[in-house]
Amino acid sequence: MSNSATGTAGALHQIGEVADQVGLSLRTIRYYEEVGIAPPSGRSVGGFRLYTDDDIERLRVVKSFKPLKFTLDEMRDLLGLRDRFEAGEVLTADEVDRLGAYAGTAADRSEQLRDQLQAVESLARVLAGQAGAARRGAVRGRRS
Amino acid sequence: MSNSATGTAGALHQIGEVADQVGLSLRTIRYYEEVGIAPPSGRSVGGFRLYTDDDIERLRVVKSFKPLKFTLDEMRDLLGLRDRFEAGEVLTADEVDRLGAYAGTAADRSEQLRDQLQAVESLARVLAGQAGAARRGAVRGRRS
DNA sequence: TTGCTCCTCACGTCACGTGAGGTGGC
DNA sequence: TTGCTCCTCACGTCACGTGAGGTGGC
Repeated sequence: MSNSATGTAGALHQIGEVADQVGLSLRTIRYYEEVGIAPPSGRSVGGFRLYTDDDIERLRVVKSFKPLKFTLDEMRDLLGLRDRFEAGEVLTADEVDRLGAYAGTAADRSEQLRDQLQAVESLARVLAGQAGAARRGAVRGRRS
Repeated sequence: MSNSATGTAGALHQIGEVADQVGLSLRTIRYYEEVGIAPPSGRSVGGFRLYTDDDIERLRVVKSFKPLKFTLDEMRDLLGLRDRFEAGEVLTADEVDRLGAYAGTAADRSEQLRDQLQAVESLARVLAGQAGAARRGAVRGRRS
């Protein structure tokens, strides 16, 4: 065990390792702390951010929600509600409504994005075909 | 025919109608003209932007590429190359390479996005379930 | 001690949003 | 003439990018 001081909390990770694992920039991860969306659980004596595996999972969730175009304010609200629900707290009627609204919006935008993705994939295929044809055209152009 | 002056060019559309059809804001459509990515084919005497059906299709393409996170500079380059290819021009080797690179990047990011979409859809289902459970919890909370 | 990693400002950028004040066209 | 749509500035915003200058830790 490399982190005996943390007891059963598991390994702690520096920001660079986290960035590699999750696929976000250092700046983005720091920014997510700044806006209170995904802060590290701790800091080293020297001030280095230290992320637990749960912190990393949270960053993954934020990243995976990005294509759905929630603002970071909405993400913070949403993740806060989810945290409180998972901690066993009883939410107010308004909070439950917000959580339901986020879930509905997420489902809607997922569906829209799925359609858009189909369109762009077909466009990408056309583009690849054109690139191939252009290459052959360029070769013919140089030969003639 | 409502636009006899345009001959066989088909109907011309004002920006508001275009925005409704494509699902982009007026500001975004104007901005796409500003950066030279999708200008209107014409203007009315009074200065109103007038879009052809082809202009509208171009805006649709730009919109559909947005999830793939190309910059607008890249989009302008890409659409310019595609235009010139479709006009029958022979591209230089460098231009052909760029077109191929865009096609490759589009395919890669499509695949990544498809994976991300799967993840977020499953997350959205979990969220919907939690929202339902939270609602029942809230009701129980008020009853007790 | 050297090197790599991390730190905090702080200004810059991209892709728009949002009025303000004014005009076009059925 | 009224109302709705459009116009051009121009400043604001969101989510970061990009150095500058300095320190931590194996």
